[in-house]
Amino acid sequence: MSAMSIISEIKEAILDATKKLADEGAIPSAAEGSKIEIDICNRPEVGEYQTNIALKHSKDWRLPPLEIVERLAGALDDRFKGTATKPGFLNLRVSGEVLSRHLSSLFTDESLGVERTSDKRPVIVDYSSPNVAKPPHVGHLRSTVIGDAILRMLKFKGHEVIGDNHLGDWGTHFGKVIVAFRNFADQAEFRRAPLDELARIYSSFKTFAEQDPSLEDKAREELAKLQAKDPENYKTWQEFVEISKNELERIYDRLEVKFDHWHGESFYHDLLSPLCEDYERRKVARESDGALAIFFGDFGVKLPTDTPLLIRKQDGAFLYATSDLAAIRYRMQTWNPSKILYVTDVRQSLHFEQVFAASKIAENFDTELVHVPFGIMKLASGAAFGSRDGNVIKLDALLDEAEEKALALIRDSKGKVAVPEEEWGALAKTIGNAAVKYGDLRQKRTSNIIFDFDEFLSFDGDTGPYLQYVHARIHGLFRKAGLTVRECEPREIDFDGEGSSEKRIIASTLLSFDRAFEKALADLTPHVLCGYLFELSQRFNSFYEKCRIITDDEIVTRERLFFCGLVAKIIKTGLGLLGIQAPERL
RNA sequence: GGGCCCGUAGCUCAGAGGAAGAGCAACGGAUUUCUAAUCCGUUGGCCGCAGGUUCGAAUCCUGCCGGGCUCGCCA
Repeated sequence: MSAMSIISEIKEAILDATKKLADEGAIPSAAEGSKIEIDICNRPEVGEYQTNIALKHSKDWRLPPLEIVERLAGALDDRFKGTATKPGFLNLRVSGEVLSRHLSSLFTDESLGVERTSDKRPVIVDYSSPNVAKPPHVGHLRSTVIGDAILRMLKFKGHEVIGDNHLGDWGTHFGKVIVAFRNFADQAEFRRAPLDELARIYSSFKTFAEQDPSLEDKAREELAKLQAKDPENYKTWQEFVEISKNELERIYDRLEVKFDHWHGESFYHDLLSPLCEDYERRKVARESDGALAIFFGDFGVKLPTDTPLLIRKQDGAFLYATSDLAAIRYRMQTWNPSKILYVTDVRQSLHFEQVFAASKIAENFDTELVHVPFGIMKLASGAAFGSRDGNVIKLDALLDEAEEKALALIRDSKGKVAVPEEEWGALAKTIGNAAVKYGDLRQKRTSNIIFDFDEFLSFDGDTGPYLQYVHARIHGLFRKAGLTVRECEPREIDFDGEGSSEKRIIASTLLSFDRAFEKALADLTPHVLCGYLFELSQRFNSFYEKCRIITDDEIVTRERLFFCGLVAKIIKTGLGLLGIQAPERL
């Protein structure tokens, strides 16, 4: 039995107060529980929480809002002290007993007030999914890092989660890569830095193809041969995929991201032809200009565009949509998931709308298919990333710089660093990762972001290293005090004496972790969690500056360390949900 | 042209019916320290424009202006 959240407790208290007033005839009727909204009060001097109940009911009850607030404040029991502010908010100061009780249950609760899901079926997260045969660049960061955070949040909620890296390892561009490789490759370069060379020749293919369109035909031909498992092309393809996978393994390892499966497009290859035939036989798809396509109008399905979804080209080759449809079928049969999340950039929105609509027409299932789009990353110049125009900043380069910067900072802080020198490298990696991952995750998922090297490498302000710093600082306090977190749980907390306003702010912030988490999960927006953790950290730092934690008074020290312990616990858990480590020493 | 997204402080962006915010930058303070990767303060706003709905609009609706993405044989 999980404890009632403080918000629920407040809601009930207000509901009780309206019932009491209704019985007394002071208001016409009790409020409805569902209509009571409780928010964190943005004016800490008048309380921790606030509600707009009076404004909402003013009309129904035919009473001025401030009058309602006055009556409600009078009817509340002594757990809460209500005050009115214009235009009609009821602000609530919560008693120390209530705050202490909720903090105490937060202290022992590993799920930090979050209720576990009852969903027993797995959720599949399809993320990262880079195209192979090119080096991972910063444009690949978003899907990987956002997908990983979403996956971790789902797990925390209690879902069974399957992470699948749907590699682009079978598309049209392979025809081009093969043609380019045979015509333009520098073998020495290829041996030295294979992915760079493949990216270079792919780029030169585009240039040459502009002059010589026959190259495009050649590429289509080679692709068709590959898809028909021509031995030579297949061998070349295998080699490229192998090289790419090794490189990707290395970078995922660096980012500390793991997948349950790497079912790329090629994994579904043998299912594509039967799928098309099946769709054709069942009249889901029909021939059009030599291609096979699904016309949504045939089924009375209205989409933003009238264009059909092509699943087989004139030349018999299959498309991205085909393997997506095959993947849906495979996942249904293999895992029967309650949901499949596709973490890809926003430009694929229409594609997924079509694919989802097509699978609803063709398949029989109750799985929820969700596109989780993210905004594209652009350079300050306005150009999008892509290997085509050479605007490539390799992911390795970004991580290298972040790591070097962290290492330099560690060296500069001389005696202050609490970590032995042989661990500096590992620490620098952890900090650098935090800067880069948090730098991406803190930005709203759906907005386009401008890639600013310096911003990703910043360790000040709203950054990953700032949060890590707070966490490490707290552990430093425990080390200094010679106490463990466990030893610091107080019987009751003083919310009226010195430092009480800081403690109250931190308490209400700590107690709203579940809200921030639920919002982040419901909207699949890790930036909400980032914002929460940053706010908590800022408030902790203010508290730290204002109130000395370790004092001569053992009781005061333990009580303050109790707050520190909770802050550290939430930051560690929260960073963990973002795929970021929280070292105990920096 | 159709669809979707965006326009908030000098810059980068949160906020999506309830009392305009953060980071960075700038300026001024705090360090024989409990870790200054920090904190405190100041400066900075017709929330793109115009209507409408509402007790209340940055937020919802309509129109307009400006920008981005997308609209069968790429992924």
